[in-house]
Amino acid sequence: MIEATIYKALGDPVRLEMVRRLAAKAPSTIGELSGNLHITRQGARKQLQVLVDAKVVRLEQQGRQTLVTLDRETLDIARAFISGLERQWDSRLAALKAFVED
Amino acid sequence: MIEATIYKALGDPVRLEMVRRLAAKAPSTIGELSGNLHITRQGARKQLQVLVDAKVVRLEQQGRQTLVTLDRETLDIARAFISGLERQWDSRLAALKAFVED
DNA sequence: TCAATATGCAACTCTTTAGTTGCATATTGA
DNA sequence: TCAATATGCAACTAAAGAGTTGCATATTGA
Repeated sequence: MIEATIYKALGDPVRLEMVRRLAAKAPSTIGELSGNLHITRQGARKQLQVLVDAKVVRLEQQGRQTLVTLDRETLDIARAFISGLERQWDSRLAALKAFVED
Repeated sequence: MIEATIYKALGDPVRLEMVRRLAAKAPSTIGELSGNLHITRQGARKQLQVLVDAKVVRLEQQGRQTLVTLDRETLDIARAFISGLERQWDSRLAALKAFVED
């Protein structure tokens, strides 16, 4: 279940904040993403790597800095999985309702 | 960021499997959810509690067994957050495209 | 009424994760 | 060309997490 890896990556306040920043401004540099998180640069870098490993974000070297962008496809997978659960859930509820009303 | 807690709860194969089972058949008993996961009943129970704490599922005592159901509202929060990220992302891309084409 | 069923709680081990410090290196603008 | 900038890597500590074993307890159907 690849989705578990994605949710795990999103399941941390620091990493989720990075993702929010990227949705608002991408590409950002690693430096930009690492600031104002109340942890050290190296701590932030490790968190960023979790997002990279889960393919939530991608890195691109550019001279002495590294640009970070969101991976839209991965977000889609995460959203689609939940949507699927909800669809199943809703159709089961509808079936139950029909049964009761019968 | 309440969403981090939800994603964290979903970010584990065992717990995600429980959620899948519940989407397909709810309510289920704790016993049903705990079987065939290659871990002990008590191990499964601890994982289930993580879902309860994140309000992904709800428990309801019924005689000697406990029924488990999905919390549809929590799933909505999780899906809506990702949808929001994607909307932001898309509108930024559109703005960039318009700028370049200008 | 009693054995089987469905569950709970606590203590423990092992692994993973978060965050730190310290040091190294490539790039760039003055 | 050299100091400032932007980054990387490794070793370490402390905390959190996953899973186990062992034992207890309430419920229920025969």
